[in-house]
Amino acid sequence: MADLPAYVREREPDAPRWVWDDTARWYPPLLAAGVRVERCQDLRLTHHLLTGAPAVDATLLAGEQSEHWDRLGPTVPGDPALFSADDTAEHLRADLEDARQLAAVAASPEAGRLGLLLAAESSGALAAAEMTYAGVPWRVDLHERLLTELLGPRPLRGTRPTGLEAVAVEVREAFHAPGLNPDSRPELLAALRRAGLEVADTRASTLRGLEHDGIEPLLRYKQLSHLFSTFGWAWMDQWVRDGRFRPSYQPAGSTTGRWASNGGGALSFPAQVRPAAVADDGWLLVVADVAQLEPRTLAGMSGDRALARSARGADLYQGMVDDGAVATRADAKLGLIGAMYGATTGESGRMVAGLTRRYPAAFGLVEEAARAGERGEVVRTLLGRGSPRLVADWDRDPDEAPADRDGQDRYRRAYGRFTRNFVVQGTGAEWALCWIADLRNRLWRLGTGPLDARPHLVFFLHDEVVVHTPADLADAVVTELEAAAATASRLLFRTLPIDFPLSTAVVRSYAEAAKA
DNA sequence: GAGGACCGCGCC
DNA sequence: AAAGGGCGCGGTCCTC
Repeated sequence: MADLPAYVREREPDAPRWVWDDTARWYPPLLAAGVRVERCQDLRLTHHLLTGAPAVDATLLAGEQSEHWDRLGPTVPGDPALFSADDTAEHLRADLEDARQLAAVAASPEAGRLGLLLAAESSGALAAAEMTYAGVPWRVDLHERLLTELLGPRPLRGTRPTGLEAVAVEVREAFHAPGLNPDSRPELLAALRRAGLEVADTRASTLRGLEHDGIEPLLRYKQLSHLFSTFGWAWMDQWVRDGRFRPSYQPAGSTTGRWASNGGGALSFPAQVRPAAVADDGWLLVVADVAQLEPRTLAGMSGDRALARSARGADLYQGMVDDGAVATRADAKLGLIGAMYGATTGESGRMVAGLTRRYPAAFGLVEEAARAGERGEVVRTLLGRGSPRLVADWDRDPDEAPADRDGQDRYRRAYGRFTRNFVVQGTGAEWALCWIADLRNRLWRLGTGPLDARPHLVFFLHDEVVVHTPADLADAVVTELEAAAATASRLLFRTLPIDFPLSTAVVRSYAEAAKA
C-alpha cells in the first residue's frame, strides 16, 4: 500500500490490533514516517509459537496457505530480495491465518496463558523494531579515542594496528618464535609446546596461571585483538550511523524464546566499549537489570515457598545463606546455576544435592524437566512455549543420528540438560517479554511527540534494558521500570509472593552502570 | 574464491 | 571417567 503510514496514523487512536505477517517487514517504514503503534499480532512469530505449543491442537492451524506460514523465516531489514523469492509468501492471507490462530487458542485448555504469550511476543517485536529505529546513542569520538589509546591509530585495511603489532612482537620474542602469528591456533600451540607448556588448547582460561614470560603479553594480545576485530573501526563503520548504534534484533530467535540478534553483536556488547554509549545532551540513560532473573523465575514457576522466601530481598543468593540453606553466597550461586544447567560433578554437583533437600519443589522441577528430555518428551515454559523435539533433525538427516548406544545415551543426556535449562530460561524470557511489553507503553505515556522525543527503549539483553530519556524524566522512568516489573510478575505468577528487584542506574554513559 | 567447520572470545 | 544452558562474531584452516 502506497500510503500505509497515513492509513495507520489515522486509525491508531482507536488502538486497533494490527495484524500482519511480520513486524520487521511492516513496522520500520511506519516508524520512519513517524507512526508508532500500540499493539499488533505478528502472525509469523505467533504461528511458529502455536505450532510448537504442546497445549495446541496443531490440526486447527492447518488450512489454506498454512504450509507457507510454516516456512516463513524472519524478514531481514534492508533485504527486499527476500520478498520476491516466493510470490505467494509475499501475499499471504493474514485474515485466514489470524482466524485459525484465534480458534486454536480458544480451543486450548491453556487459552489464557497462550493468549498472554502471543501478545507479549508480538509486543516484543514492536519493541525490537523501535529499538533498532531509535538506536543506542553512540559517541564515535569517544570510541575512536578508546581504540587509539589501546591499539594505536587506525590501520590500513588488512593490517594490524601498531599497538597490537607491538604486543605481537613481545609474544614472538618471549617464545623465540620470529614468524609466529598469534591468531593461528596451530602455530601458537606449537610455540607453547616448544616452550615446555603442554596445553590441549589455547584458551585464555587455560593459559592463565601458567608460568612463562610469554603468557602475560599473549593474554594482552588476545584481549586487544578481540577488541580490534570485533568492536574496532570496521564495526563502527558498519554499525554506527548518525551517532546511533543500531543492532538488529530477532525476537524469539532462540528456541527458548530469548531474542537473537543478527548484526552488530548486540548479544556480546562488551564492557570495553560501553564508555562510548553516552546519552545526548540534556538526556540520560536509565540502565536496569533484574538481579538473578532465572533463579527467581524458577522459584515462581515451581511455587517453591522456601526459595520464594529466600528471594524476598535484593540478593537471592544471600537470602539462601540467611535462610540457613547454605554456608556462603558463592555456594548458593554454584548450586543454583548447577541445577539449572545440569551440573552433576565437582563443587557444583555436590551443592545441587544438598540444596535439593532444602528446596524440593524448585530443584524437583528442573530435575523432572531433565528426565522428560531424556525420555525424549517435549517440555514447555510456564506460558506454554514448547521445546523443539529431540529427534526432529534425525528424520530429515539420518546421518546425524548417533550410531551406537553410547552415542545415543550421550545425546539424550545432552537433550535432558537442554530441556532442564529450557523451562527456566524460556520462562525467564517470558517474564522479560512481559516486562518490556508493559514498559514500552508506560514510557510512551511519559512524554509527547514522536517516539524519540519521549523516553524510549534503546537496548535489551535478556534481563537488562537501557532507556534513553530526557533528563527531567529519569526518575519517572525508574518508577515505570519497577511498575512494569511488578506487572510482569503478576501476569506470570499471579499472587505468589515472589520479588523481582531491579538494580537501576541513572547515568550519562552506559559504562557508569557497572554491575554490582 | 566461496563456503563451512571449528575454535576462542564476548554477553546473559 | 566424565558428564553446565543459550546466543553472535571473526579468524584460521580445510574442502570444493
